[in-house]
Amino acid sequence: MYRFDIVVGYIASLSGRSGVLELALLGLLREAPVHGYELRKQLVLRLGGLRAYSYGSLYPALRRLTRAGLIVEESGQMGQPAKRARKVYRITAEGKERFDEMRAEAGPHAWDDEGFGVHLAFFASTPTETRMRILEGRRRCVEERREGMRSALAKAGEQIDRYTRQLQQLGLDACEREVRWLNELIENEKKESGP
Amino acid sequence: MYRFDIVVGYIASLSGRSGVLELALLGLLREAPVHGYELRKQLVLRLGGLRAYSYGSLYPALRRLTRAGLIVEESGQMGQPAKRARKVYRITAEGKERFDEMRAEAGPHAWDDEGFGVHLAFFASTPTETRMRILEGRRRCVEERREGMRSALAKAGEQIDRYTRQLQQLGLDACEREVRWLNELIENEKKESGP
DNA sequence: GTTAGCATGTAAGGAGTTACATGATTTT
DNA sequence: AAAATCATGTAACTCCTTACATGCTAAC
Repeated sequence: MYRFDIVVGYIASLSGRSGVLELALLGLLREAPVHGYELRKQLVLRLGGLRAYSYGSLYPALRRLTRAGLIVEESGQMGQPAKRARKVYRITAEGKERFDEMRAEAGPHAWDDEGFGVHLAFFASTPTETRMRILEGRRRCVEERREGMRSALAKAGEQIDRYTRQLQQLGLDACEREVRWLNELIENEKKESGP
Repeated sequence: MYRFDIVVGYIASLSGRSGVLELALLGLLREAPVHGYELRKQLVLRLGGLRAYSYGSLYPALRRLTRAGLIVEESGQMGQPAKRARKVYRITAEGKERFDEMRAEAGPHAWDDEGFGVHLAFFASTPTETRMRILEGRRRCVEERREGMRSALAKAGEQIDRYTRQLQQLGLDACEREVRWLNELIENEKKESGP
């Protein structure tokens, strides 16, 4: 049925893992086959400089995905596989499946800064239902952070120095802005999917 | 001159380390002796919910600081040291020295989100010179992030989907706000220290 | 021909979390 | 006396970075 080593590799390499990077890589490769170096530049661009990821993370991740059978190495030229030539990766059918699965399962780590950013980058092709769940989860998450900051600020007069207070105020503003933005997005989603 | 084990302990436990948590702990303990559990609550409050730190980080950190001789365990009651009683820690003279040293040396990791937040929390007792260095470093850092986002947004029309673009716009706004705030702080510092 | 940038990869280590285990103290 | 919360601690694990090592390819 299944080759033991592949199954074990799959379980070992991708099940315990939150896999934000893996998700991002699958998402990028779903659009077109790319090589590692280029993938990193795409990540920087598409995640808006929020997150860089070093090559020390990138290449091992590509290897894990390959071992799991989610992507394959499209050896650019036949014949001589030149030791340090670029390796173009292509997503497999299982990779696409897994990508959709990961989006559908989107849980708590899809609403932290990093996970949310990655999920958002592929929103155009995400089902409305999943989009809503992520947006609402993110909103809850940001609202919680906002409340934490508010309560910290409320106790601020006494203990906290004015510099920290101002920084917290900046953070609070940012939270409020994001919540407003999320509210708009969620309203739009409802309008578009509703009637 | 120095006891070998203490010196080794010191080098081993605090030299290779960026030590944001250690800095925060020393800073809090400089104000008053506190026990671990309480320190964590203080961290949440003082860092404005930006950073929580689990006990799995906190207690080992306290142990490292103790081994390095920067803090000491003030066994609350004499006599029976009750297995799981609270341990109140007090900062030592060396601890205070080290705290000032760490602030004075404030380098690149004092201007990332976390490090900056911690340094700011103790700004009231930070020398003007150090304050300026940290504020200007932070400004440079945020300006860089801002430029990264701007250039990502500039290329946005083509590749990036509108959701990500909007998120990047939020991030860009936040950067701009912070830079403006930092500019004000820096101007004030100059006025106060100048004439 | 040598510098700069493209491209891939690995080993070691840093900084933290989670999950667990224990016990003291207060509240219900 | 049970439940909640306070309080301390450890081991295993996760995820990532740094520093290094290698080699290709284009430009000057």
